[in-house]
Amino acid sequence: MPSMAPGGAKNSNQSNNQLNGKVSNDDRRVEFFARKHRIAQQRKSLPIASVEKRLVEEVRSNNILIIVGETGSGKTTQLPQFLFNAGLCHDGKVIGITQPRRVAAVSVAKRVAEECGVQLGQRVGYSIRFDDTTSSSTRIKYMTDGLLLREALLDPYLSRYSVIIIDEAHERTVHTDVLLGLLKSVQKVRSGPINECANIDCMKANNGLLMEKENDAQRASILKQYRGIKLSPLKLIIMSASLDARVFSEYFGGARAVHVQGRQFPVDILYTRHPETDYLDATLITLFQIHLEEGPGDILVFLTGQEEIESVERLVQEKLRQLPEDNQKVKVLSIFSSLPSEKQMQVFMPAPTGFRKVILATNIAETSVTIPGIKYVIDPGFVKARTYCAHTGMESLIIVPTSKAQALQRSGRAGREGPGKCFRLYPESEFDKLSDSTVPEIRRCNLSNVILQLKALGVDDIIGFDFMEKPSSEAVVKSLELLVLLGALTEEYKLSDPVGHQMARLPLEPIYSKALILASQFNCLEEMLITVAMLSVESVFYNPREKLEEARTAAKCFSSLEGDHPTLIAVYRAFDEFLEKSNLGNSREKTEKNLRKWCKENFINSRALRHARDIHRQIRGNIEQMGLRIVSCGDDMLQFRRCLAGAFFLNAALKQPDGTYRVLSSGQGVQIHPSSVFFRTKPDCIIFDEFVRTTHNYVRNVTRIDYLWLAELAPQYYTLQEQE
DNA sequence: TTCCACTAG
Repeated sequence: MPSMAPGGAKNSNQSNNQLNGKVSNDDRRVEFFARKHRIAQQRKSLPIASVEKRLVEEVRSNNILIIVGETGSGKTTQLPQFLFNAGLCHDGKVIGITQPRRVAAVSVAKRVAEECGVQLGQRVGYSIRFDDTTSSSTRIKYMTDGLLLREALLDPYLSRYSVIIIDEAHERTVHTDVLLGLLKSVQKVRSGPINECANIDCMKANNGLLMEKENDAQRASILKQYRGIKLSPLKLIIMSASLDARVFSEYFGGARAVHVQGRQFPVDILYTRHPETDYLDATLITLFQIHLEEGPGDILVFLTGQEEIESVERLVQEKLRQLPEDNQKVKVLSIFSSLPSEKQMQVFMPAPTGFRKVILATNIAETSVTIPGIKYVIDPGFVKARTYCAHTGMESLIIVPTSKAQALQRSGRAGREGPGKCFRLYPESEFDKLSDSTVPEIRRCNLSNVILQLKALGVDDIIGFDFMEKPSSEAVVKSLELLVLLGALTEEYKLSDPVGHQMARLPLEPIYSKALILASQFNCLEEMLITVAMLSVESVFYNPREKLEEARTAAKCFSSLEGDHPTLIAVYRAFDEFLEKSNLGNSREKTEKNLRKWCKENFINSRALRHARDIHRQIRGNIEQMGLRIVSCGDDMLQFRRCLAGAFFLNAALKQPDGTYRVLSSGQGVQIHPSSVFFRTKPDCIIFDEFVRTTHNYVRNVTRIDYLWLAELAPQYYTLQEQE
């Protein structure tokens, strides 16, 4: 047949090309169309594809819509495309989709750009901290919820957006919760005309967004822009997992909720007959039962932390050695957040032929990463969670039972590629007793940052703000007090000028922002900049159990007799110096390789250090814009330590006769964390970065100070105490 | 004498 001829010719062409190692333009075109076709087919087969028209209609006729989409429905990638095609980006407006995690924002945007056949950053793009791919032509914009919150500081009406989609709303991060409250009032404002009077009345009625300071040039100019202009209405779409739809609908005044089918394979849920007294022991027994009695397929085990993972790993290896050789073909891997990336990557590689993979994971594997090949899930039913005690203002990490939503999320991990099984190591009656969903983060964290942001947005009445779930008033009061003590708020709880405004502008914990502002007066801004960058990331020291001694020796090279803060500066500078040297005359690959080697030799977590460098760069930019002079105190650590004492005065502790410490502000008894340079040699008076309750009450990142500095540098606090 | 789940700006 004639039509066969070109095809035949192409085939021979192709094989020639393969021999030559070249690819012709024709081949590229064929590959391009084949891929396009494949993508179109995949899109069509998604559950959400069949309801496109209905969904678009729902969005058109409802200003707020709750979409309940199960895993694998395609809601995150498809809905924005449907809305774009339906013309919801008229007048150059943008559809914004928020994600709680950076990786999700990036990977989904890439996928959607490909599906649309456009270059990333054109019609489709993403914007996350340190990485913005959007351009003026971007109409579908994926971003983190925290970033949209920051955008609101500059453009309070989010006027660029015609639609905002809050994805994964059921996770209830602090950012999601604040955004929901904000969007609710923005939406009301945008449904009416904007002029000076109406504007202020309307905003007062809606809890805020009131410009309290005309001298804030940037915001004032935005306001001017809007005067007399009728902003187009904002469409709001909340996407959530099924258990929570009702709460969202109620919050938005009985908003309409629609359900989109998911695509998930069935997962058999098995419970134990009786409660287990030792869940680690039960985990081991279940693990080997699956291994010896069930068919092929990898096993995912949910544990609470690094230590637990490491000890289970040892026990599994021990037990394996006791089995007949045929049954020993198990590859045990682990994944948790502080594990270096190279080791994390190993869980994604297929096991050697004939081997079964067993992955010991924290809740990082619940949502953040998806591991292929999982057929069995073991869920002991516990999670390590942060809790906040408003009374003492201290945070702690404790092991608590999971929620029903978490248990469902975990079991779902067994049904991604085929039917699976989930072993819950507790009786079914216990499952019924679990709370439906995890307590929202806003109910269990320090609120000083959230409050500072809201104040900067003009929301004055924090207690009265329309939160979906109100934080406890005790926590609000505690944080307000802290912000007053730091000088961010006046005695009347108004944002102070300029300190409060400056602090709100920095994407840092308020106490770190305060330390930077103070450092410009102490002539040690350069050192403090490095310090807050290092304190803002996970620990830079990596201590694998099997090489503990080596790691300790390596860490000694950096340690300072003054404390952990100067030690962190030393690590950062050593890294920086090495990078500078390595950059000279080396290719990028070579530099990368050198860097990895350097980090490995020094037991340094390179991901954490890179992150610190990114933060350093960003904050440096902010600081320069504020007009603060960045100077170094050189080797004069005295100035630096005094500055630390002036900023962290609430975190000061005195040594007690028995070698423990007492926090001056709260009276809390604490110990120095074993990772500190002062774990053995204990100075009389210290300041610390954070308190954490695990097996003991520990304080981490400790530096030596003089007791007398406190009354001198923080008279607003310490003279008061003496009077009492 | 010994240690932090997970995110985000």
